[in-house]
Amino acid sequence: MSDNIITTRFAPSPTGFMHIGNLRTALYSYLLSKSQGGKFILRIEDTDQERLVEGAEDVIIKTLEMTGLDYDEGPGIGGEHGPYIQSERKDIYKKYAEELIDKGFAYRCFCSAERLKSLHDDAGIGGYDRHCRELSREETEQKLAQGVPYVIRQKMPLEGSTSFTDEVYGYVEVENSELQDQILMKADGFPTYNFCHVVDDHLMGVTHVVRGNEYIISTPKYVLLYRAFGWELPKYVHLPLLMGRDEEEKVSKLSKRHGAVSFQDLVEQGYLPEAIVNYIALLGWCPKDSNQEMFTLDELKQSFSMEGLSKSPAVFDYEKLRWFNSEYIKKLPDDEYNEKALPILRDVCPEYIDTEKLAALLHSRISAFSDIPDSVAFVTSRADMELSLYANKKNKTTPESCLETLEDVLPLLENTVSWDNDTLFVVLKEYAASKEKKAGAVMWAVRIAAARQAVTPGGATELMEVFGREETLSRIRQAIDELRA
RNA sequence: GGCCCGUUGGUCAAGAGGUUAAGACUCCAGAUUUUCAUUCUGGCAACAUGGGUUCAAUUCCCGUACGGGUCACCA
Repeated sequence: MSDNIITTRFAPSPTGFMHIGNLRTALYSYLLSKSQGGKFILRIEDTDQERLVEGAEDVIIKTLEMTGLDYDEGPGIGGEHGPYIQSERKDIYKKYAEELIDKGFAYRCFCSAERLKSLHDDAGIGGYDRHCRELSREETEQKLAQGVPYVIRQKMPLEGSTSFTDEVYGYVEVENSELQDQILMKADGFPTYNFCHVVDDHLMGVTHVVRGNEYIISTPKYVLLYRAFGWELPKYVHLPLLMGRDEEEKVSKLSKRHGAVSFQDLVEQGYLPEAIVNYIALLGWCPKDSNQEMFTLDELKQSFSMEGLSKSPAVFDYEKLRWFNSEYIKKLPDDEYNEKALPILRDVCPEYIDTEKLAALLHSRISAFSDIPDSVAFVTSRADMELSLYANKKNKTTPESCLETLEDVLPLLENTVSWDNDTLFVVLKEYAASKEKKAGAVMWAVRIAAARQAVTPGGATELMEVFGREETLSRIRQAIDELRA
């Protein structure tokens, strides 16, 4: 741990889902070390016994797998600084907490939860009144003997100030009088985040602490802890928060009311992990000397540097994510694309539909796989439609002209044996030529008759091919009936 | 409320003491396309505010406003 290699960590608490802001923190943490050949550690912060969630650790590991953020040390794969799950490190924290007490930087507090609560309620005192800070040795021994439950608190300096220099935000200074005698060890024997992350980061040789901006104001407390132990301070890299916008246009820390905010939600909605990673990489970071926006993980590793980190919060924009996703979908090889698109199509389409051809039409037309059902809804049902749809000014069509076209075209189609796009296209094109009509006018009539909506994923003959012969003819006949009425 | 952080178009975001203040998404218009989408071209749109410092400030400093964060036996 004394080597000069950059070491970062991702230390999520197992909540059961991977918040997208958390994932971005993991990404930056990963990139910071990997851009310089460093080490990346995964540590599970599960010291809150009341909020344990079954299987939560798997979600974290799975997400890192899917996004390609592989770690060098962590649960499952081990490493020289294990264990990597904090609940398995209780003894370590206890030992260091005792050390702090011995050195006079911490003390036992026997105050009951009730007393603390009343302190809080009885206006004025914002926090703990340091009641147990100066308990005599005898008093302490006595309480211990009586088995009074206690916590261990950090003894903050009463005067002066504590500062540090953040890699992103620069010099930050906080008055010590602002600092609470925060709890280091809880009554249940578990440490608090405020304590164990410091111990672990030191023990695990973390050189750069990458985390959200919400920790910046409590960092001086951690600085004091490092000093109390006589440990070397890591570099701090605080990240601007990820924000969301609610219906009232109010911006705040991205949370569930802003929509899908977990990685798995996004994946379920048809977003590709690569697209998600690419997008969030750019929320708070920008490459130097380049306008590049499309990045693979490897490219991010090449380009990443702390200088590109931004200080101001970024609003998560689903619209832009969609754009990234559509780009990634377009780039997807056909087999990978089909693997995702086909099951969805088979699920919603009647069996006479050529789902493979339909999938091909959709490839450049969807922004997320979850778009598919809506975009092919016209295939599964024949919606009510306005006859005015047949009117199109560019092609100079009207319901009347379309009726004429359809009546002419129907027998031609009935006589068409080979039902594929090219043949159908020739048939319609030749018909148009023979009647001296614009090809577009003919196509418009047929397409509207078949699809019953203005915007469709594909041209007239492409859709006819997808529908197949019977369904197409049936739809055209229906259209003629409607137009005659 | 105290403390901390931030403020370039609607969003992401580059930028520098002197620039026509990039680029991307969105939106609009046009071209191509048998429709749509793709693709291409073009367009709309920004330095929160007041005071300094300076020959010159959107860029540096201070204040104000606004926004966010934080004040747990949660992380």
